[in-house]
Amino acid sequence: MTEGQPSAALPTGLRERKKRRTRDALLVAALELFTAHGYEETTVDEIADAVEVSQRTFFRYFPGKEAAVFAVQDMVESHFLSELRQRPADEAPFEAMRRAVLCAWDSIGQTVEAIIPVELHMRAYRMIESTPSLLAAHLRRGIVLENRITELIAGREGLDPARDPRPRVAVAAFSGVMRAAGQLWGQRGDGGMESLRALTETHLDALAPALSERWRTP
Amino acid sequence: MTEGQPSAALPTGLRERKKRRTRDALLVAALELFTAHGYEETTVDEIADAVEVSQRTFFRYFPGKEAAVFAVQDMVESHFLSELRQRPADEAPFEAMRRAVLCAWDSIGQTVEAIIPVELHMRAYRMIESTPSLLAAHLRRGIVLENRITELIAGREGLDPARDPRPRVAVAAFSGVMRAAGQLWGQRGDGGMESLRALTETHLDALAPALSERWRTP
DNA sequence: AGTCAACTGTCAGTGGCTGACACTAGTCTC
DNA sequence: GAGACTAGTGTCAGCCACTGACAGTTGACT
Repeated sequence: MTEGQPSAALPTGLRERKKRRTRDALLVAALELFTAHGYEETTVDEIADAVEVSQRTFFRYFPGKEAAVFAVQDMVESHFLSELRQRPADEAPFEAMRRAVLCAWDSIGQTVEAIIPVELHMRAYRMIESTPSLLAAHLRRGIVLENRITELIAGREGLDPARDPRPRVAVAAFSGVMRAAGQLWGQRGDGGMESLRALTETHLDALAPALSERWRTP
Repeated sequence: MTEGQPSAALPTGLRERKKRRTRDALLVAALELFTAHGYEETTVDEIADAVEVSQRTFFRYFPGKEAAVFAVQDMVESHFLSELRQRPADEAPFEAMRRAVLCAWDSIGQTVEAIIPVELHMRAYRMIESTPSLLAAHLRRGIVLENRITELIAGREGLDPARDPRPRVAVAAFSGVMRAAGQLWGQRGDGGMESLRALTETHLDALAPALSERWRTP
């Protein structure tokens, strides 16, 4: 069920350890090949060959080619969610979301590094943004996440998201802005985590003022 | 180039007319089959058979199975864009977008009906929202549209979207909220265009107040 | 009427993905 | 420690979306 995290708990037996190794190997090989030659250009056979397993085995670890790309993303997201759950109840919803992302980024580093180099993950993220089919999948995953956030926020505030549009609307706006920042970061080839963080803060800050007023003569 | 609109101008020769007929036939057959048996469950062969052409021909009219689903969406979007371009320059950006959607919906009806029954189009929209792979494609298309809107809005206001985050942010928020409304409309099985319209207005109105303030005791 | 070009069908092939079945290798029991 | 059990794997066969190449047909234009 918790298939998102590729190797969270310690392995018990030899069998488990072997499984974890193959999975991690497949994951790294896939990302390496994807980022080197392109996602569409890389075949599942090539990934399987690189790890010396059969193609069928790849599909036993990952439901599809796509899933390998988003395995790490899964970890980051669940990190964000738990961070959001821990936010003090008296914070305004938008502020809570804003702080949760930033805190999540502060604390995720090592966990990711245990499985793949962070630098590879960042290359992977840029690939997602620039590969149409992956971008599509990324966005759909975003929606699923949005829905979970909406539930969370509505719960915090004691509202029914089916009746009151505000949780949904706030989350949608938040996610939209986050995505815009991510896109921009991906387009500018430069920059590491710090620049992404700065960009995110700028964008989130710009939202409220941008909505109601006219912008002429900034 | 303007391949989005399936039969905009009048057909000149017999050849043109024939082409248009096959294309429209493929489009209707595809949507009919998709909405009846499900998108994933319908094969391209079945669509081609229904129109009595070869599978290869289908792929000559549509770059992929997906494209058939979004052919009508393409029309609606370009309608929205031209509506937005016509908005008076003194309207605030967010307001201009809001009015452009509503005006576009007022005037699109007949154009769509010329090709497929509106009712079929609405079934198709619900299918998109409830079919993961289509939702993904839908969202990616949304991004492309967002980028074009951003250009437009930035142009209106005489800003460079690469320097000033406000156009991007406002459009992202707008699109996010629009999508949330669409999703909700799709989930509630009921309702036609009017209920979608009402839902959209409610959601857009809720945005600005939802951001900065606390919501307890509404 | 005849040439040209557009449109279409057929065929063969690739790549993602799945079910079925047999085989190998940890694991657990006695 | 040997044998039974079963999770994990490889192999094979097949479906479906999609593509390139080639040949046949049918509007269009002189």
